[in-house]
Amino acid sequence: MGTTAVKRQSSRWPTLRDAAATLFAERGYHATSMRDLAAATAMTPGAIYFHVASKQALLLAVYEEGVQRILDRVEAAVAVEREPWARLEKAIAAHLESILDASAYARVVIRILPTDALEISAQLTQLRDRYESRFARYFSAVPLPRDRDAGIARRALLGAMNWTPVWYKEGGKAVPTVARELLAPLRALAGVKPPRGRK
Amino acid sequence: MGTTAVKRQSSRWPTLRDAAATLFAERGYHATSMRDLAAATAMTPGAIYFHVASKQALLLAVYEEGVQRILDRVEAAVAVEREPWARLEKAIAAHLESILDASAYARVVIRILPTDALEISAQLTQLRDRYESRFARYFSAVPLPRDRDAGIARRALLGAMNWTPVWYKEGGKAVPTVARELLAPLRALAGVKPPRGRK
Amino acid sequence: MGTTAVKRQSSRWPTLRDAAATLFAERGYHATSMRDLAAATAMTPGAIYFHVASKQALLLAVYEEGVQRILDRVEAAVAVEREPWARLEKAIAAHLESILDASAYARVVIRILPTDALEISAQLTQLRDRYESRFARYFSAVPLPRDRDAGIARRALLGAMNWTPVWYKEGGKAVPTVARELLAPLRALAGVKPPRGRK
Amino acid sequence: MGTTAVKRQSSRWPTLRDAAATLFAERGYHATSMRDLAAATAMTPGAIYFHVASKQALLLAVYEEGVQRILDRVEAAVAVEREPWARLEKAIAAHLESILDASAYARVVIRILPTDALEISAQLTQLRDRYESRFARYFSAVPLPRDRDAGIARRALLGAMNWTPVWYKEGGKAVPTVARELLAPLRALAGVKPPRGRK
DNA sequence: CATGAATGAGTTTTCATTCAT
DNA sequence: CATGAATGAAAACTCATTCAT
Repeated sequence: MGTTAVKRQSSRWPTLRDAAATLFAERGYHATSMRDLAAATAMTPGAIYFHVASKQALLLAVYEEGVQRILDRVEAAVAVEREPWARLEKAIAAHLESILDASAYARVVIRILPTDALEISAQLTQLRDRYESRFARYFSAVPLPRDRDAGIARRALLGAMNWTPVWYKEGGKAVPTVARELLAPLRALAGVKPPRGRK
Repeated sequence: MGTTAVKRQSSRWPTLRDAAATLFAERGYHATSMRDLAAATAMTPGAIYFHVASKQALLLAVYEEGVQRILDRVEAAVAVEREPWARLEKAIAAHLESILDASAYARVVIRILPTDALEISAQLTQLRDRYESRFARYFSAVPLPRDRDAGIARRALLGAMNWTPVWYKEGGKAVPTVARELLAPLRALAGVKPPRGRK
Repeated sequence: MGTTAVKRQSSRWPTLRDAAATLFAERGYHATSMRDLAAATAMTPGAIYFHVASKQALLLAVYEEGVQRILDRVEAAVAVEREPWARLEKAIAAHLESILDASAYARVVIRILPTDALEISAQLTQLRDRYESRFARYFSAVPLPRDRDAGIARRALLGAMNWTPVWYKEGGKAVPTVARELLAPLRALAGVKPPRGRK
Repeated sequence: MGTTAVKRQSSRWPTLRDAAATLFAERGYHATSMRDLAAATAMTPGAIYFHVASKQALLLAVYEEGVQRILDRVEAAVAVEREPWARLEKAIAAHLESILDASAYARVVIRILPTDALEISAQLTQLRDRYESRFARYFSAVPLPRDRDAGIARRALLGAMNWTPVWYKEGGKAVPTVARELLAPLRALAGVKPPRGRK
């Protein structure tokens, strides 16, 4: 368990990927040029291509990391919970934290559409699906009235979650509170009262 | 009904604006070139500049029209309804119809972010707000429990609505049904039963 | 039959194609940059792309014209001749004149290999074949001893012809004389005496 | 036969030169990048520069080796022959074997023009001439009719030989047979019958 | 000997825009 | 109204080469 193993990882690749995540999330894929990326990382444009083969490959790497980060966070948050509603709420909160915090990776997954990079759109779609199917698992564990359309409800919740970067301001309501509020209508629909305690 | 009124408006401006709406909605702003637009309208690139001063101005025009179309549709749908829940449901359905039908104008408003065109981002934001504030009016007319955050609920609903282009397939559930499903959780939250009748 | 018809042909395209022929023939395809071409035609690099879609397309256009010019010249030269040996000699002379004169088009066809532009290599090969099959027609009309391999003889002659740009100096022997010299060994092989008269 | 002599020459220089020969012959000089070379030899681009000072120097080395290999082969083939026609035929066959076999060195000499690398073009030309003058020696030993131009005949033969890589397919006629066919017309010109025996 | 990393000038190509006709 | 032609800047990417370690 020494600290030595990681050492010789060329230090600029994480920096580059981070910068790409930030710029892609802020400006979008097409509005971010390789020059912008170079400037943001104090590299020459050519040097970028030592670390990554193309702009599309860079997007793919960011996307992969973004999905992984959401998944990791959600899984960690959900680990201790047995009760379906509480588990779903934790998953929502973890998802929101992923897409609202400073690290832009998760935001890229939401903002950049697979069609933005045609040659890798299939892979991007697959990555998106990888997360959504996990989310669907947590969602389907909560019981909804049979005369409601659970598929629509699930997508509505996802849409509500993914819209938060548009309006959420830091310093506002705490993220777990937002998660609870997003879930409250569904709880009502199922006839479940939200628990009392904060967080 | 003389011949004079209609005469000079025969130009290709509507064609151009339509094509811009379609391409901006499908590919995004930056991924659509003026040449693409020219090809789609059988014009030369130069001819476009007779009708519009710049690409940004074109986006602005599409955006304006997009917002206007949603507003018109929503207002028309809402006109006959007095009851707040029914009115909100009608508004939602009209909004969904706007962003899901073939005309791409409304979809542009949802897909293209104000930051995609920095010099007109303020105007784009203002246009978005123009619609959202109207929507907020209908939303605030329905009574929600005081311990819930109505602002979050409203944005959640908007997010759920704007996410529909991602997943909605033609030939699936009818749009008004989707609207009802989107609203059902909130109705439950307020302790209101959805009405029986179809549509 | 007026002179008017040709007029509005944008005057820069022939210039561009000529320059491409010259530079491709002199330096090769890869060693000629679009900038070189721009400089040689007093255009901006961008302007080139108004006339042609890509560097490969430009090569293809030059190749086509090159093959066409050889074919035209050869056909014209051969038109009046009935006698097979005389006809073949005329064809050789016309071919040599094509690849040795100032216009570089024909030289491009000899110098640039189809593999130099992978995406159009099939088309380039086809163009080459178009000429070679014509040449084969004139060649096969002359009777060679049955114990010799006519296929090898034909390719040897073609190789000998296409090698001339490597060594031929202007001011040396006249081109028709070179043609006669190239053909002399084959005539001898067939037991035919070359005709007396000059040219 | 001590251990010292062979020691230090174990390096990857021959591998590198071989790879350069192959790639230069197949794709051409400009179409082959130092990275291609690195990939083909499992070296890093930097490592190449330990063995060779520049791409041009590498070409020069390949060229030198190419000419040397043809010369060696031709000389060996010619050694036992006294009779001029037989000697020339052996020289042709050896030349053809050089440029048609798997080792690409000789093919580089034919394919790459001195003008492809301006700074060493004089040296490349000199190397070419070194072989051609040797060939000229064997050629001039055969007696041709005085009214024919021997210079043209020699270059025609060389052109015919150097064109073979364009059309020769393995599994076709044996190389010595091709050599005999190439020489047959000249023999006829001189009034000489080719010998009967195979090879 | 070799490599990982970088450089800087170069490549082909695209873009929004302009303008004489 | 429209077009053919062009511009100049910028795009993504490649290249031969260098160098600290």
